[in-house]
Amino acid sequence: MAEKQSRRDRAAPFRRKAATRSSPRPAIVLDVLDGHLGYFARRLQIWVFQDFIRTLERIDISPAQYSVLVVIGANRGLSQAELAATLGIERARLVRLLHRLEERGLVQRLRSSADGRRHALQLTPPGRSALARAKILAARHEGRLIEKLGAERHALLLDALR
Amino acid sequence: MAEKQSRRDRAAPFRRKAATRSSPRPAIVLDVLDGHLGYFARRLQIWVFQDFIRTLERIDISPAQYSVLVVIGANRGLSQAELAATLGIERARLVRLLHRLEERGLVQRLRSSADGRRHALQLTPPGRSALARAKILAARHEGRLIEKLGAERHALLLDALR
DNA sequence: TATTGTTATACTCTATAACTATA
DNA sequence: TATAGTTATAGAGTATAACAATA
Repeated sequence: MAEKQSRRDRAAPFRRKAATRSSPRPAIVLDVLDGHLGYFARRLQIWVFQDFIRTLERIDISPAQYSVLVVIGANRGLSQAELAATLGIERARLVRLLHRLEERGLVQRLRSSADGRRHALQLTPPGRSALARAKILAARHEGRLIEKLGAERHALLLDALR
Repeated sequence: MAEKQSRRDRAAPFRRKAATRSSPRPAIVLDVLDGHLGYFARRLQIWVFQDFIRTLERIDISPAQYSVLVVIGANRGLSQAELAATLGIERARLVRLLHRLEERGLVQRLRSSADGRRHALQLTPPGRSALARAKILAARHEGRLIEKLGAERHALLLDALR
């Protein structure tokens, strides 16, 4: 309550500087956030996803849909539970995700005769060609990341995260 | 449709192996996902946030709330627009976020007399002590990350991401 | 009993658009 | 006219719980 008087000689000079300096941002300090891996992981994830989304929106494939198509494509016949566990997606969410991909004719759910509870997942022919197109765009996106991060840092991050 | 007959000799052996092997997971391959930085950034972010959330849930502070409190605490008087830009949060979302923190008596929004449109943000005394407690817990969380990742990899990641 | 897929619910987050009051 | 804060809305993601069919 006692600080009410001193507040305005803080924000105002920052904004005046912003107009005359090369950096448009005021000098805001992150404090302890600068030591938190989670903070930077989130920022990186958002930054990368934004480029990915923009790159694949022309074929209407989201990051989650892409990961689902890739894993089904490389592991034909796997179950929804296995797919969910592999990608760290909730089983319940995967249901709707697959529903839409099935409606679009990209994925098939086949009853497993060995275990009546399971669905064996596989791509349809259109699903395979959609995935092929998606992979090309995704590779272009990854190339852009390499450009912006530098090849060494990109490789270093990928290696450290794996 | 022609693949219906061959699907079961794919998933079934995986599951049988899972019971006898040391690894409980079937050998599912990630394919091109293994080369995508975004995929690993997302997995890292989820993994880190889960530990962070569990660590700070006892004081009912979410990751987003924590980052807001930290930045306000270190930049008293900044505006909502500045805060939103700094953290990469939507201005619209920040409104509700601050609303809750204000209701809990942790944050104050003061009208800037220099610019009637802006709110000068600052922590209340309870807000400052809540932040102090949160920082202690957050440091404990970060220590756990360092334990699990190894100090070198943690430092390397932090450095590469900054 | 346990597991697979499913439905339902609630809450958070993201992305917009539009409104108000101030500048 | 532009900006700061706000409200509203729609969609995605997350976290649960409960259910039917099957094991």
